[in-house]
Amino acid sequence: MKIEKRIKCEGCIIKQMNSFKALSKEELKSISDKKETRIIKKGEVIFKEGERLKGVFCVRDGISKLSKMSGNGRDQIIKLANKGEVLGQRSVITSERANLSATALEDMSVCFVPKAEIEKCVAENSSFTKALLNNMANELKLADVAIVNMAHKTVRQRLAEVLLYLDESFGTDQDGYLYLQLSRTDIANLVGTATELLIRTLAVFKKENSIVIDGKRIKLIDKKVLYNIVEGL
Amino acid sequence: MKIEKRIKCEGCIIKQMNSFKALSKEELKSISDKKETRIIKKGEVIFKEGERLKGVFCVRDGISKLSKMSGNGRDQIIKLANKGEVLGQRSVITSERANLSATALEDMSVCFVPKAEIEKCVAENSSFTKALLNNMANELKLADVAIVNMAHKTVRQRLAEVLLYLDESFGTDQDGYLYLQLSRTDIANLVGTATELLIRTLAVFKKENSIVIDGKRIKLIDKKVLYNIVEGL
DNA sequence: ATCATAAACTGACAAAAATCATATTTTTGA
DNA sequence: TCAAAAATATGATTTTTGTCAGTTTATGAT
Repeated sequence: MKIEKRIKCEGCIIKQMNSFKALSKEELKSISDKKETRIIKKGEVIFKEGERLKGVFCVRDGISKLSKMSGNGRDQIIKLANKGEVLGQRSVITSERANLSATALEDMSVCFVPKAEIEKCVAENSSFTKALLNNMANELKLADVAIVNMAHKTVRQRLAEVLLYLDESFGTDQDGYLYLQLSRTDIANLVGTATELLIRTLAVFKKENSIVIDGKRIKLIDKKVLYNIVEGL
Repeated sequence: MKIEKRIKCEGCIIKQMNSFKALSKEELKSISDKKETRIIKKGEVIFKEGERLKGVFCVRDGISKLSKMSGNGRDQIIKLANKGEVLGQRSVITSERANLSATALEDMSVCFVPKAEIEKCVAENSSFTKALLNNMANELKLADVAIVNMAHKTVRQRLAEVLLYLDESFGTDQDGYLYLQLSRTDIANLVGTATELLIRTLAVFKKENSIVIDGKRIKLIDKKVLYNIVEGL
């Protein structure tokens, strides 16, 4: 990771998108002094499951994946994090080892904020703590939904859901193709299935004319049909 | 639900087991004035997915299940809550509708604490908020593990894990049988599979001599083997 | 005790998913 | 530009899981 040092937290727009918006000018200044801005190249690992994190990573730009190894040697992507999200919050707050690995899916620009700064803010600023709490509560809700989906939806349903999610969260390019171009393996790890089955299911969607495939690029043609697939219709 | 009114929060031992331990004597007194102690019979629903909760339920005694319906009409048990746990925290904090349903698996004694009391404590007592945050962070970690397990472990692996979890969390009776006697359907909903497959898999474990079955009563005979099954060996 | 009902179980089969082997295409970098 | 490597794709097969239909067993109310 390359290290830069330029932007000040006080004027950073990214903070509007996360718990940092609850911080005072003084707190932001203090963080700004201690933080390091880093450039992370596509494919680079930001932190690994089991590591002790020395701070959190506030994402200024670029999409990353948060994943966890299963005992069976498969990698499950738990969530995709867009700019604005803060990586490593949970582990830093609880002082536990990281539960997930974070990997850049694009070139990223992140600010590393040392653990001590976060702890100071938690200790002194209760609206920051409340913001963290709300954030965590929301993640928990999503996680519960994911458990149910994994347990009871078919790969076909989950893939339709993932495609709609990618469209919803990261949008499309000028030609209407999904902006985020994942590898087949990454999509499989997001859906929670084997790569082969994922490829076949994508091919089925293509044959059914609900999507168009052009190499890594995927375009959703008939979202209504995809929604119906999610519902099991 | 029958309503009682007796025990004072200040002297209640249950609070040692949850976030309420961070509260001051005055806060506990205030809660004590507003709370209602209720007896909930086995099988009764405490709250349903989608409801707006008017407060949280502090469990004085009895085990409950927290479950969520999948689109396919199956009920997934997300967690089992023992005494000491507080039900409905997430929904009350975020003022969202309940994400899960809570049902008594045994006769229960719970204290209902109105939302306003919780909000007051969150607003005024930052160590309470921090305790909630830690609690939520822990739940999130467990949820992430559950996602991976659902996605990549077989029913055989997950059942072994559930049995060991029931042993670990709720213990056994004098004869060494699991204390918590769930219906086959509840075990299936915990594992995330169909009842028939669950019954068959239990029968396989029995045949392999890792468990003994006597009606609803289940005894773990060879935990080592069960651990190996979890690991896929 | 008896009946009605629900829960537990079994067998046969169908569907979904994983696995293994191999072919083809795309990407990469020397 | 070309060869090697990686990613994508396909076929054949096995394993796992789900479903349906029906039987047996337990349970509770009268």
